[in-house]
Amino acid sequence: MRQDFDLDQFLPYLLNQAAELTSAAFQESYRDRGMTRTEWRVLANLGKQGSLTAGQICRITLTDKTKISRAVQRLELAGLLHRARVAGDRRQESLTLTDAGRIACHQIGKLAAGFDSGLRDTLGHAEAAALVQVLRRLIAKGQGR
Amino acid sequence: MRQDFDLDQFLPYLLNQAAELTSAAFQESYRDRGMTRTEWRVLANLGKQGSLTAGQICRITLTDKTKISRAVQRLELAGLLHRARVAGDRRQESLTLTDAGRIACHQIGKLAAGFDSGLRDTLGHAEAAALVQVLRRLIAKGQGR
DNA sequence: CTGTAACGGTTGCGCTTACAACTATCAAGG
DNA sequence: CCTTGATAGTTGTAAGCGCAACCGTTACAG
Repeated sequence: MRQDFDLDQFLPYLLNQAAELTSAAFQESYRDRGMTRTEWRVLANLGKQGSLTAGQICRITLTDKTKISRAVQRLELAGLLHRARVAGDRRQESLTLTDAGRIACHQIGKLAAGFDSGLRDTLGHAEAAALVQVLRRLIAKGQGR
Repeated sequence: MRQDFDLDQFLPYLLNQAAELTSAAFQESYRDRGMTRTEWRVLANLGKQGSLTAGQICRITLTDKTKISRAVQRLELAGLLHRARVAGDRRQESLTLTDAGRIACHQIGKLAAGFDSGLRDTLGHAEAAALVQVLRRLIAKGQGR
């Protein structure tokens, strides 16, 4: 049956498969901690930035605020981060990793670095760098919604 | 705080964002039909191949079989596909689109073609083609699990 | 001030999902 | 035949998710 478009060339479809496969493979690195992908992303962003509000994490990760809200709840319950009211605006709260959170972030971060360099090896370093550029442009383009 | 790896360079993370953004944007094209992404993928693959078993769709789309099973149930209920027992093996069932299914697939396929060519325009055609190649290699590499 | 709109974050609810256990069927060896 | 093990697909259940509605707070126009 002829089609107007070829599914095997459809970018959202290919992106999804690549993302799903790589994320699922890397998830092996933290699933034994009972951690969700969203929780890992929150952890990683806090590890990188030091401290952020929930809203900032939403904007950075392009994730719905309820998803972040619940991930933060679980991380707090697990003792990996703590909240502090922001002076001057009682609506926001500043999120920071606890010592345990920093340790977890560091450990998973090392695994991530290894995983990523494995991917780059299979792709070739130049192509991996090009891929990063293209993905960034795609993301920047899609931001405006 | 220093990190062993840079989240902004982490491929699974970038792939996820790009995939999420593009898929979410395209989902506008079929969400008013009450269709999920998985259902659309089943529909598109059947539209392309004519007829497939559930297991084949699992392998092609790299999706869990329970997810496919339920998507097929919903599509059948919506009258977009029908099942037929395969002669010679009573375990399998062959899935085929109904007329309504083919029409839906055709309509969404046209939207998909438009959406995809929009993406390729913003990326540049050469880079889009290169992206497809890299994603294919990433997917092929990840298959073996 | 006061009303109104916007913002940050949480909660309720129905639906989807993942994971494991299950049924039914087939294939191969003894 | 009969057993053992693989395969195709479904189902039970607990958990995560998206969406809309919500509360408390802030900004600002009149």
